[in-house]
Amino acid sequence: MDRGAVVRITDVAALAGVSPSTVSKALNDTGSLRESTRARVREAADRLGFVPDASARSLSARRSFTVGLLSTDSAGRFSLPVVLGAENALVGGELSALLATARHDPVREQHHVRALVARRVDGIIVTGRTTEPREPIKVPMPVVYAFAPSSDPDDASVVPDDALGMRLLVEHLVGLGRRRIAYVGGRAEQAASLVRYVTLAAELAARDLAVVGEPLYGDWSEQWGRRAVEQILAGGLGSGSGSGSEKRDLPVDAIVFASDQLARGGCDRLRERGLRVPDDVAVTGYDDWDVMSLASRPPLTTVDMQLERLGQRAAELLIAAIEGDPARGVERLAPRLVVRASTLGDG
Amino acid sequence: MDRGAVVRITDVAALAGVSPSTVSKALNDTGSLRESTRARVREAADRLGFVPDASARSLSARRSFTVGLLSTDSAGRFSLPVVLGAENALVGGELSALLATARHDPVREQHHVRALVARRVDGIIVTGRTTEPREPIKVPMPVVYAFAPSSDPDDASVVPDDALGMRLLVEHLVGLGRRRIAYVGGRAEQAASLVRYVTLAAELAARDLAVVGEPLYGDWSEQWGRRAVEQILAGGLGSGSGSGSEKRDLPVDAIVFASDQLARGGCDRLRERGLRVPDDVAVTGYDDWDVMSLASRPPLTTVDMQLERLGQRAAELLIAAIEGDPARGVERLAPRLVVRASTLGDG
DNA sequence: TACGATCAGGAAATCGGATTCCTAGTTTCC
DNA sequence: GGAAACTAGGAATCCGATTTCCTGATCGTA
Repeated sequence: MDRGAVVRITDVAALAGVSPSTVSKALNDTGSLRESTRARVREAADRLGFVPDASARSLSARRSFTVGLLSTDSAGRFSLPVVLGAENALVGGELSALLATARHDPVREQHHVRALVARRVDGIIVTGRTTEPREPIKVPMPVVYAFAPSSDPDDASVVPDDALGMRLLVEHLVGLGRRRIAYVGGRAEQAASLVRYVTLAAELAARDLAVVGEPLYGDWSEQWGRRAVEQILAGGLGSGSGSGSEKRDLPVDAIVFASDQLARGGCDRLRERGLRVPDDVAVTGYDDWDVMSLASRPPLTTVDMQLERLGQRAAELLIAAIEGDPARGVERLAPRLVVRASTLGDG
Repeated sequence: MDRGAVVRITDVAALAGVSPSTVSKALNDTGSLRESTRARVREAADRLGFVPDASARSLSARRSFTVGLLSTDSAGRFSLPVVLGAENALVGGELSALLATARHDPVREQHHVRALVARRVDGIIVTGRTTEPREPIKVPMPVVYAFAPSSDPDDASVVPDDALGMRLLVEHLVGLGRRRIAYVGGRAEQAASLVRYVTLAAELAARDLAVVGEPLYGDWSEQWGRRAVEQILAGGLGSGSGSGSEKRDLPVDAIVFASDQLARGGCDRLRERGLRVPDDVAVTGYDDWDVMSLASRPPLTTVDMQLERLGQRAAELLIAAIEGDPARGVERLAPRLVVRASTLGDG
């Protein structure tokens, strides 16, 4: 392209017949200039298509007007919406976003951190793949952790309020008259699996109910969702599966899955066993990942963690910190209950 | 954090007992210095944790060592891997990636383009949501279009080779002895739907075969995949669906779906109709989107467009262009056939 | 009329490195 | 032994915009 065509402030100054400093003042609405002069400069500027050089600007401003988005993950299903939400909010603050994905590699992460420091980013948003707390990074600028909180409670973190999400589900299910509720989690050691179970148990206990059977843990796949359903059904019937009268003996009237993927698998298997969702068994998912929650038959009642908003919130906190008003501690963002046919029938 | 702690080159110079210019030379391996001096400077530098200010560096280098990743899309399923692949390749070239998502809004896109120009990015990679050609952007630096090519054939674009992908599928299916092949596309007006059909038809014709029936177009949902299967089965049987002997009269022995989502829906419906995949009907998808292709029952034979590699390739072309060796025209990246149980049984 | 106050706009310093140009020392070679 | 050829490293300039400081002109008021 027309490489040499970069317009400098002196070019504008020449065209407008003023000095470079006047151009700067005119375009930034500073200093004291006659309005006619400002107008003349502005016209010259956009006649030439002048766009001030950000490097020069940040050199003297001692600010880069850039923030780093450091993703432990390769920006997967969870961190991606967070990153997008953040990027979106940053644009409003006239900030640009430097993308840095570490792909779980500490060496790469370190490299990225150095690069961000070299660029003198005004701040950094760190996201992770899971809600497990992570080691904080050490940098000379404000940092906000999103989705995966910092293990240092003094750092600023924004995480989805999983407990509240589960509370909403319990209220919903119990409100529908469901009483015998089983739980299917993902990987046993992950916070998402555990927190959701613990909250479920506590909320049921508060209503003089209890989780049916032990919590079932496996992985986060649809296949495990299917198998878990079999275990639950088997639990109520002994091993033989006499068809037909199954419904009479159902050990549960609702199953809470820790993710939409699990729930979708669960719905499939329930249907294949001749059971109706939600008439015989209500099902709930978690995440509101549309590819799963909407494609499921029936579509899933689930919890939307509002990850985009979470990223946006992280950006807001970061901007505040950059402007000298840093936050401390973990902020929990309220999720949204999404009711669909897997609990409400065709309603 | 320790805001004031930013180390400048003069600090290093002072500690090492040399001048700033000597520090610069020592750290960049330029100029002529005694090795002992270089060592002394290096030590001082990392004792202080000196990281040169990128703004200052790019101001004098007249290069930002930054490239823009402009995504028309909100970095969705297709553009995301491209973006990640690109970011990954850029890191190798010591370049940072500025993320800019336009979300289909021309105003936002224009805003982002201005911001990228202001930052004097060394180049821009533009990605889109579909493979539809798009309007080029006008900027004074090299641009490479990835996934969605530029409508100007003189621009550099990298796109997946859909025709080759379909050719691989046809070879595979025909090699397995399948002869009566139907096609199910997504949205009728999209290049992905059309190119795949046209290539399928041509490849079959080259083997004295023809696509069974008309190509079926709908949307990209699983639901449409299921419905399409019904249309295909109905086509061979009249309207009444006498169960049991269905297999005798099957109008097809394979269905090529234009996406994994469609194919997964298709598999579900085939199974629900009592047909076995692939014994009765082989099924192929497209995209190798693991959430679909692996979760499908059976797992899908499909085509991996290698979008990460595509992004990587775009980055390579961009880097070459930045270094003065620009490419022209559309480069098609070979996809990879992924064979799974939906055509090969348990093999 | 004169003097201080206000105002418009220019000159120069600054941001932090990179790079070009010099200048003392040190070698080399005749 | 002296001139030419290197060497090591410092001083100064530059990148492009912002910002401070300053000057000349205009205005207001006694």
